Amino acid sequence: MIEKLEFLLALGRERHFGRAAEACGVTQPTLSAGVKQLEAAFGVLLVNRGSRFQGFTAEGERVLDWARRIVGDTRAMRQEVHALKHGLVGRLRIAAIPTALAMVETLTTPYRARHPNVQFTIYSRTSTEILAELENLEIDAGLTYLDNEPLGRVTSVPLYRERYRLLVAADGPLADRAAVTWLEVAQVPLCLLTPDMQNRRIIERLLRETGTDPNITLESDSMVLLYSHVRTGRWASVMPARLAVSLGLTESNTLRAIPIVEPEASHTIGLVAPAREPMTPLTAALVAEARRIAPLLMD
Amino acid sequence: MIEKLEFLLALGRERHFGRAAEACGVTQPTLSAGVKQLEAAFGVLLVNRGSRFQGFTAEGERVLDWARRIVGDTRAMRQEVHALKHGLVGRLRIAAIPTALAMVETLTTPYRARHPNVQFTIYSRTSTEILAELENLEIDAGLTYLDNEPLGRVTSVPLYRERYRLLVAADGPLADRAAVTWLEVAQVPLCLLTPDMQNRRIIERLLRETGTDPNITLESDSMVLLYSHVRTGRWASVMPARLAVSLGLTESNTLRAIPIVEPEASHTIGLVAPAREPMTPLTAALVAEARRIAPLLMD
DNA sequence: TCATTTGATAGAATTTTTCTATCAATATCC
DNA sequence: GGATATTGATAGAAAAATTCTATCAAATGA
Repeated sequence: MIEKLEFLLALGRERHFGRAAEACGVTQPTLSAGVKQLEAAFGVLLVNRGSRFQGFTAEGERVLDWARRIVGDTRAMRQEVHALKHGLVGRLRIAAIPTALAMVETLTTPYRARHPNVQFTIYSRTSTEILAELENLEIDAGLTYLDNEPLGRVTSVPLYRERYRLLVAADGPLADRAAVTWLEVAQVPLCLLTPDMQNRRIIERLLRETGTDPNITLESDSMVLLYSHVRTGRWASVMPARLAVSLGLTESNTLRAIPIVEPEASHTIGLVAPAREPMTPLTAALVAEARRIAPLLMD
Repeated sequence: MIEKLEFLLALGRERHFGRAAEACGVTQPTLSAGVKQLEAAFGVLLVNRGSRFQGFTAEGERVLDWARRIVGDTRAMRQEVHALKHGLVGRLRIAAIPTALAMVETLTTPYRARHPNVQFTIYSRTSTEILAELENLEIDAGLTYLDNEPLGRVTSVPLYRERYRLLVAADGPLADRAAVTWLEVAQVPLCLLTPDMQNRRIIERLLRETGTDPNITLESDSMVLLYSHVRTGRWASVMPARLAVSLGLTESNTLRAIPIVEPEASHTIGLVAPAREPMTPLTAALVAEARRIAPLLMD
């Protein structure tokens, strides 16, 4: 029964019988039969079919919702019993928005010191992807904006506030300023993340609110790419202050990281985890770690 | 998997492999094998054995806790999907303390008017039994004291306050009084519930607090027995006011129902249901009904 | 001591699950 | 428009699991 619910979960993720089957490690007929059995057990069609997957019926959506909960609880149960015997062991899957990736270390390092047998997989994701994958049990926790879009059913722990700096060449325009306004920033050609990233949308909104049309010369979904460009001192960018610091950009001789004021914009970044009580032991320990370090990061 | 968890649940209830198997509708070797499989899957012993059932291990208790949740959610899922197709159908299992049994009707009657296809099973139970059976998913809801003993993980809806009346023969002592004190009540020979009932303990505490030794001439765990005795007018009793009214005792020519004051004692009675979100549709509808009628009953 | 209770075990029968192979229907591409 | 690819259903065989009956050994208790 629980395995059938996992089939349904996979089908919801992949929206494709074949790929869902592969994800579950069974053949496609097995998965098809499993879904059929669920439908027979409930006496209701769960999936709209027509030579291919066409989404779930209303009943299917409800069952999917329950399946998430039941499968999640089952995994948590297994993990908890395992932890009772072997201590905290396993793999924690965390997704973070690109600008928060460099901050993941502040969580994982003390976590690992406490629980040396836990392994990590960290994904770079957009904020909306994080919430979707949290729902689907594809990740255990996320690091994302807490105060912008609706979060849904999650536990959240505020970690720090994202404030913005203009990164420019030490010999470039504005380089001698102690602070700059968003209006001034809007005049400079910038390297930013692509528009599917919330960080980009936040910065772009701030720039547009000055009434001007910003010049986004280069955009990418990869922080490494932005980093390598900015580091040359030949490209300018707007980055969260903390990120610039942890990338070492503020110590560069060729760069200046100038606080941007007017308006002094900031957004809260925090840890999000499924709002299930009790959580899996691995996730609970991560949330505990977050609550522990939050006072050191928040101002 | 889920069926194995049901085995474990039954074993927790019955504390006996054979009876648990019977309760699950399987043979004893099947249930034994099921539990063994769970133990193998977790790699941990769940049950302390020694020629007979000797309770659960620490890990077993944790798994039992999860099993309650997972099995409960699975049932809720089935019920919800069924309700989507056929409307609210099924059987609602409610337990009530004896003194609240007569009040069950105020819930079931409007419920049935709204959902004519729902059937009911009502059990008479002590308050502690109600909480235990709620935990074990043996009942869907209970009607019991809300403000005395700790309730545990439940949703509760206060319904009414229990106040006490002395029932005496119209030609007996105290019969002409508009109100009596507990001290006066303590002088009268009484018929009460047995001491395993919280109502008896409450009344006995109130009587003892007067400093005297009450005379409990007759006790029974059956309200019908108390009712038949009291109705003759030859026996006295202390009963919740509402109960006396709904049994018609206050309209009797041979009886007087006299408010007891000093102290004016009262205890809240309410509906309790498992604190699971979301609840099964049947239970959710019952809680909704309770919230609807509560304002009409509470003062 | 002897009968009873309790749960484990063995072996057979049955049911369920899963796989491979194939098909029909639709979508896509040239 | 017709060839090709994709998608999910279906049939039948093989494999795995579940469940039953029958029996046993240990512990209990009268």
